[in-house]
Amino acid sequence: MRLSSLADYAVVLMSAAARHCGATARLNASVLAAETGVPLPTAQKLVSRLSAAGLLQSARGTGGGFRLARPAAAISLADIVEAVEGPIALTTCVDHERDDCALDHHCSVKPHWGVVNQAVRSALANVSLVQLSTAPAASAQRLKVLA
Amino acid sequence: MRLSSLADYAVVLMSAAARHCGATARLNASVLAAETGVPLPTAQKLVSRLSAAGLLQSARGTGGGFRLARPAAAISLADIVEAVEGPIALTTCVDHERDDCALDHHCSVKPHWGVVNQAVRSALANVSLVQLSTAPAASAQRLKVLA
DNA sequence: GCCAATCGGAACAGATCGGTCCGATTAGCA
DNA sequence: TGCTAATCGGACCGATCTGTTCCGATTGGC
Repeated sequence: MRLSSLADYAVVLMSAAARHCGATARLNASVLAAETGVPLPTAQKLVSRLSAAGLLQSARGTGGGFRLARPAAAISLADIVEAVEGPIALTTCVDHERDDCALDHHCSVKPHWGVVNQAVRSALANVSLVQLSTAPAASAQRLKVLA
Repeated sequence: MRLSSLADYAVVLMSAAARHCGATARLNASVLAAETGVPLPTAQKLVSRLSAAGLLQSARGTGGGFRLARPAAAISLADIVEAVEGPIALTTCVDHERDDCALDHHCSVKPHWGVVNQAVRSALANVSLVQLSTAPAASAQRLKVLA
């Protein structure tokens, strides 16, 4: 129940990229690393993975760099996490529907995981990059929770 | 964003224990392992951890075993997950408030993690053991989500 | 046509997770 | 009352995965 460090870093990097998105100039990995404090090699790996997932547009060669592929409002926490960690699935039986679960015949709790998984994913999908640059209260309101 | 296998197994074990809770007799680790399909040594490790967390009451010696420490309705998914994996914290900066985060001065996304983390935790806290033994629709209703 | 800067992927150490085993403790029984 | 047997509890070890680092491939500018 813990996000990987890479996913955490990716969110920070994307947030920094979103802040600089006003400038149409591209950002390279070095700038993002220096600004966020993420180690440069790690930042390189992350931006590569983020561009492979379609969240960033990359341009090679001198003067190249990265740019948000979509408006910040159209990029959610869930997108970033899935780009780095793969599909959000609390248990293995959620994504692969195949019954590779070593447990007995019909696991009684299996049907419930889909619901819980969806709830968790929604919690992340409802936070966009723009919210990460605004006051926390805004997202708090949207995420008012299932009490 | 994936639950550890141990946490997954723990949920299955607790669910099985809840089903047998009608019988006041105690359950030992062997019975639970045989019924759920979880490897016995792993089941032993898990029930130990669950009793240490106060979710199970253990009795040693011949004829000993385990029993739910609380009514099934008072035990949630979050309780089980936290018993096995420790506190639910998507990022390290959520539980330890100390700023051991290696990133720069003030991380702009940090204030938001608390909100998201709370939402995720609530998604798990709102599913009790009794719901895991009933139809999935019941929990689906309660978890109707933040669309 | 050459150079320099950048992205992309491949290889290595480290840590955590998962599995296994053996010792400590206690109730039942002779 | 002492022994036996069954069970819990904690310690050890291997394996997988994460996180980091490095070097080669590609591309635009001069």
